[in-house]
Amino acid sequence: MARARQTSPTETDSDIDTATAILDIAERLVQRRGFNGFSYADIAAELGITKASLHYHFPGKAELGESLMTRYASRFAEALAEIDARVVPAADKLRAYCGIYRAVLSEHRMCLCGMLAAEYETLPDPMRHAVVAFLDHNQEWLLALLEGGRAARSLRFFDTADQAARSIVAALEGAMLVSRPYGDTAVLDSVADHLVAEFSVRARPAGPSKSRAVSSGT
Amino acid sequence: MARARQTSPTETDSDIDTATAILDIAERLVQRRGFNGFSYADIAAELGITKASLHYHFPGKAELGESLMTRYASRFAEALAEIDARVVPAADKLRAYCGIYRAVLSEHRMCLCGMLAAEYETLPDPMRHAVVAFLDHNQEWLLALLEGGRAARSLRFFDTADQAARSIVAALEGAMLVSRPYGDTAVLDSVADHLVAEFSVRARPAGPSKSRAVSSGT
DNA sequence: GTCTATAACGAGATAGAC
DNA sequence: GTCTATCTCGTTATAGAC
Repeated sequence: MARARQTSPTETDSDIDTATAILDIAERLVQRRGFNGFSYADIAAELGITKASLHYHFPGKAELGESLMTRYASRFAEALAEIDARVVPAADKLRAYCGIYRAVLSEHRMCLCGMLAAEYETLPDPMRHAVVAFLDHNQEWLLALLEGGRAARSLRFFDTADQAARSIVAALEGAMLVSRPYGDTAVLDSVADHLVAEFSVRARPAGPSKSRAVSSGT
Repeated sequence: MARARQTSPTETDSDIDTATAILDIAERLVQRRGFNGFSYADIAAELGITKASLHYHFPGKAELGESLMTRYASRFAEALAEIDARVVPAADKLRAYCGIYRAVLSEHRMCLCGMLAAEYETLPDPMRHAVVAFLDHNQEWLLALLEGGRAARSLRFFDTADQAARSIVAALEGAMLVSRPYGDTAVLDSVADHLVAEFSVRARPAGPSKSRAVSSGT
């Protein structure tokens, strides 16, 4: 979900490594249309090369899909590490975590992993494993966040930390899923506010909150 | 999501109207593999007729998809009406609502509407409208439930009732989405327990709950 | 209502020239 | 690395016989 562009000092934005350009286009197509909703022809047309050339960089669609998940997971891991490095209060980390999802949705994209979770039964095995690994990694990061926040008395929750972590991932993935048909981020914003308020020790408003839209935090 | 089989007294279970049999098979295929993840050939093979015959009942895949959503929405509306007719306490209604989702997931199916929400950008217009209508209808039913529950002091929440209703739909859809790669209902069960506890006025456990698995309620 | 046959197209993929 | 050309297969859809 990380949005940072990897451009080395010696290359301009219009002269990116072809494999990277393919991944960028394919990633957006999968997040918007699903793995079964795009073709090599779509990528080729957008990149201005032929379908045959794509096979030089990625032998088949399955390998392309694997590469997509691998890169996505490592970017996501970087984003989480950055939150750990830059943000101190646990509630703010949770808010920043929600901000990652919001940044993706604001580009009219579903979470790559969430999209592939929907299509799970049709995926080649290596992609399936990558989906589960991604979910596990997120839940582990949230687990550590929740346990740390509880120890510091800045977060609270009534389930086990493990259940709470899974609920947060589920709530955010579902919020993205349900938001997209409406074409805005209203549902996700609402859910993010809700999550932060629910898990924060202090911030329990007496009435409905007027402030909306969690900031990106990254 | 309603599971009730519509079998008239004069026909046996193995002599169903062909159009209905097609819808039954297509529904399961979409819920498991997505609208872009199955073909007329899959239905024909399972039903034992040819692809050409399918076009007699449903001119094209788009029309089949419309019929699927129409039937699904009316079944779901029936299930909600049944909850209203049979269940009195608001917290129990919420639990029964979660039970509908669980019944679907236990058949290794995604919510039809949730699956189509993921594939939203690739859908023909009539199907898109049906997806939004389904979500709206669910949120309206939950809205009435939440406002009634608050008035009766059996439910509580800190957002607006509208935000809370959208959050519940998002949480359950997301829980189904995230559960499927793991092949069990653990995440959904956890989220359902969490939702009922969160919105119930009294049931705030001091520690993590040991009871799991919301009952179907229908 | 269901069939055979086939059209028309798009998908993923390969061979081999440049 | 990228191209042209081609292949094979799957998909949606139609025509017309039974």
